[in-house]
Amino acid sequence: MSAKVASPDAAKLSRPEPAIADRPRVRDRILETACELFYRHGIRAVGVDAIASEAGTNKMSFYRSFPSKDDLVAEYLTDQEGEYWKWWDEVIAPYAGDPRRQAEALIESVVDLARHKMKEASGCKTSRGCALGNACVEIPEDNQRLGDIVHKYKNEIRRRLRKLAREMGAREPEVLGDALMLLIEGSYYTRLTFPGNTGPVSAIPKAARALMEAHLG
Amino acid sequence: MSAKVASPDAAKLSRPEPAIADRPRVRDRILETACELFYRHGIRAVGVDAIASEAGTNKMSFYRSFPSKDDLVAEYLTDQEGEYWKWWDEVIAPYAGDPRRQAEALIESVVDLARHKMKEASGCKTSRGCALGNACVEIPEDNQRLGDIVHKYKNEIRRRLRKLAREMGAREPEVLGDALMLLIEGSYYTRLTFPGNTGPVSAIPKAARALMEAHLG
DNA sequence: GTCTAACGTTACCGATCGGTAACAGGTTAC
DNA sequence: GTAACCTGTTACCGATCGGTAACGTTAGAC
Repeated sequence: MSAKVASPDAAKLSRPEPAIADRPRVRDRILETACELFYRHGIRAVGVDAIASEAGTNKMSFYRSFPSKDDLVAEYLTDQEGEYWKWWDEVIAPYAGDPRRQAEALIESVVDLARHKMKEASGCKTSRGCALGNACVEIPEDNQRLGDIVHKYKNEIRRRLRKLAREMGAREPEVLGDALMLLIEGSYYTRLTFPGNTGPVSAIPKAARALMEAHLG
Repeated sequence: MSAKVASPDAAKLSRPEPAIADRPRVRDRILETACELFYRHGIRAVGVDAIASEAGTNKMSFYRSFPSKDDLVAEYLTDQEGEYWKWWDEVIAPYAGDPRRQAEALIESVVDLARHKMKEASGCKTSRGCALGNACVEIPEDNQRLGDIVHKYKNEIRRRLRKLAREMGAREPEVLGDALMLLIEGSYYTRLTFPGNTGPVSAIPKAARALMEAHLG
């Protein structure tokens, strides 16, 4: 997103390393508020100055924790990806061994999240869909570092959905998996335009069920 | 996207108005290159200076044609919307009276456009999906003017697809229309991440067919 | 010929962008 | 104590952002 800067080699050998449990709080506060602001307003719309002051610190302390804004963005993306897989695994877990119910649970949770449930602490009113996908709109095409993060992430979603389709015995697992992915991604995308569940999101459960039955018959 | 500026009331009463056929070319050039740059790199990533010089003119001439960047963005969005409906109607036309084939034609054209066919003149290598949808990521939430353009547009897509579903005699037209919309929007969204047709886009035709058959029986 | 509208050019404005230098206070480990 | 580290603060850098003032040139309309 900007000019490269030589990283100041923060991990000097003289690092004491014992105080690793209760790490400094500034860096965490910055990352947390950055996640909120980036998600809600977009990456390019939020400057490092705004992030720092919103986190209760200043720009200088910001650059002591992050070599550049791009590094913060990279951490934002991987952070959001981690949250996503955590959500995924938690939704999947209760139906281990039943891939079809797992897929249904995922889709039901998607519409639930669209309706109202947002992150616990943050006062985020409306969901804005996929953080990684939205970031892809703003990431310049020559920034392979950030682009690869999103690409790997979306590829993993695709892989998991195809695997789920294969496990439930679909006739064409790749097609069914990709179709489910399109429904989910479409729901993320349209959430930018239609607040809450006023959009086509609510059609997902029936659509997904119809697709599964067609592929299982 | 920026501070509001009083419009200089360009349409003075003394406008001669005869030379309306061969309108000035500067404004058109600016709008055309703006469409390309906005679509390819995002709205926030492209400054008016870059647009003007890429269009073979300069910033001052730009502000003689557009009161502000926001006005240019608004025109960009409505322009892209117009292109979309033009494409839509052209794809629909050959199958008038056969709503199901119309829907199939739309979906086939969607994957065709993802594969290779891009705009005629512009050397745009890869499609980046929906211009209006992508813009929604970058539009600040308090900008009702731009937000409404996208909202109306997406609402019209939804209305047309639901209408198509109703015309083909679907049991639940709203559900089928919304499901088709999710597939299409999902294909637009994932096109940001997967170049060409390497993504789940190619699963659309089979998925759409399965959904239609399920809703028609 | 002259008037006018469209366009190019240069220079500038305040604001903000990402990023840095230098200094001061406070905590903690040893 | 003291040394190392974390943090806050102020001021600054060059670049770019959206937007404007003022002046010149060109070409067509009458």
